Amino acid sequence: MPKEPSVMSSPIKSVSKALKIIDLLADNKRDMTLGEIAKEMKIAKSTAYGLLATLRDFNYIEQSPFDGKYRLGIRLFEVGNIVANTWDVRQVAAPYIQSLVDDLEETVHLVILDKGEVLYIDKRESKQSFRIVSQVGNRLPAHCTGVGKALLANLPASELKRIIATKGLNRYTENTITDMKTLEEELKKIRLQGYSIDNEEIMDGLRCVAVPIRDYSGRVCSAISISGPTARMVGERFNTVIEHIIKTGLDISGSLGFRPIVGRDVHGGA
Amino acid sequence: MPKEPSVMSSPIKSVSKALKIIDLLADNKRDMTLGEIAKEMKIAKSTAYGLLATLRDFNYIEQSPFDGKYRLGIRLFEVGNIVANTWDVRQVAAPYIQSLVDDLEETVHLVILDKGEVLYIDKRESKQSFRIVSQVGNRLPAHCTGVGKALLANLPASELKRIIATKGLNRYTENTITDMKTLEEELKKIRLQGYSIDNEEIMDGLRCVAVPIRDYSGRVCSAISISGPTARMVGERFNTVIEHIIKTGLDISGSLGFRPIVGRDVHGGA
DNA sequence: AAACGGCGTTCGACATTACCGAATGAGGTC
DNA sequence: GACCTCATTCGGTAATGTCGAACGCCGTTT
Repeated sequence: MPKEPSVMSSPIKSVSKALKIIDLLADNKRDMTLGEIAKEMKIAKSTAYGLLATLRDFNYIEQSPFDGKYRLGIRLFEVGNIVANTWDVRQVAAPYIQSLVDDLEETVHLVILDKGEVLYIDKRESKQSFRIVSQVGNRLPAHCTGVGKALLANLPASELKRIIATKGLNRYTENTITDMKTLEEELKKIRLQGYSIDNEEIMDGLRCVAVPIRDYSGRVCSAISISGPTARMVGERFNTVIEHIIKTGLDISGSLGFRPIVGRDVHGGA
Repeated sequence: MPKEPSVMSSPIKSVSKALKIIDLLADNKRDMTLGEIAKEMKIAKSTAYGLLATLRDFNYIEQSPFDGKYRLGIRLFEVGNIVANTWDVRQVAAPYIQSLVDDLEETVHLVILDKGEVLYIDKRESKQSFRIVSQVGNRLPAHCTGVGKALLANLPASELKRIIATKGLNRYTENTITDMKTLEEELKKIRLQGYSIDNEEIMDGLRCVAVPIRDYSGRVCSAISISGPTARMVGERFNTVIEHIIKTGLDISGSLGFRPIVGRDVHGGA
């Protein structure tokens, strides 16, 4: 078992710099010249060159044969997919997500909670979808998304406090929940009804319904949501959407080995 | 413009080691202890510890809170997706691929050629699909896959020679093409008919049809294929499959801005 | 046409720092 | 309770990552 890594043993500087270069290219999302990189990193050009040459040898970075600019390499895609494929919830959920999209013609997302934020790990778009804010691999705050609230609702109170203390409750729209008391009531309601609703809390005109997914041990490991323009997420159709996603959530949890038992929460699960 | 990087400028050793650790964890596809990693890398445990601590700080590596073992981190998934989203062929092709799967109920792949191999960058499975060898992010040889041959067929002869010289023509099944002369004839035929067939050349019982995708400049940038058990890929249905994929290939190329012009190859395209 | 600026790349010298081996303490197992 | 093995820490030393300067190349400016 790992000790608490005291404070900071000895981060190897050259490795840190190399990883920072990757982060830099990932953030800017465009090709950069050696000079730009060196300047942004505040290191000598020759130093940056050595780092880039090494990263290039491993295909973590590639260089345009035309203008010599540097960009992220193909190996990152490969390794990223290896990571993605270790989450079996992704494999298991895929066909269910497809069915949801087929049935309801709205966009469906699969997410996990990582470091207090919602991380999108899969998505399937409907043909009639308008532009949605999310993309696989992206992050969004938890307190103002349907999936985020579904995940927060199943966290120990201490963990919830810690996350909100770190991340805050930023406002995105009129409807965003920005105080802790309201959020706690909302999460209680979500626990009772088993699903959560994002009513234009992160983006005007966007409504979502989300449910948590549980693994074999009963732990909430992820969540799915259906997102659509508010115009299509009302009335009888909205009820249909809610029914569908609740059923799908239970199906996926079941596929992961979750067996709901009356009173399991009393005994603490697993 | 980049010079030919002489032979080996100065690979920064600590960075190389760090990246090798990632490769190691990616290859083994399982959690590893610090000791295992140090032994495999032939470095002192304390050295491996420093490298791992640095990688962990950047979330390229994470450590199990239970047994202290190390595994690939979430940041690799994030960065990998950034890379994936820079290939616009992926975005553009997605709905067309979905339509193909809906219409034909077979598995569809999207691939690019990288370093002489076929790299799978997207896939959509049909419900009735049996176990296919591919996974997004994986590589397969070019000479024995439908997509591979479609891509090879559109390469300059020198490039083709170089690839085969490096990679060879390994046999996987009875039908695998293993000599250069036969391959060249096959590629010529593919150029003429505009599509390629993999007739159980990499896996017994698996048949594929593939077509190249061209971007706005006329360059072949990727390929798509339909794969299915030979039993379902025969007779009239097989003809339907071929018609469908040819049309889809042209549609995707068109979406990327490709405008076929009579005699464009004479004038050099663009 | 000649001078300039910016590009990626190379080189040598210095001093930082990454490396190793040994030691520690915690968790299991016999 | 002795004996593993694990992750983690520490200090000395030699290796090496870093910098600045210089090179050759290209496109634009003068």
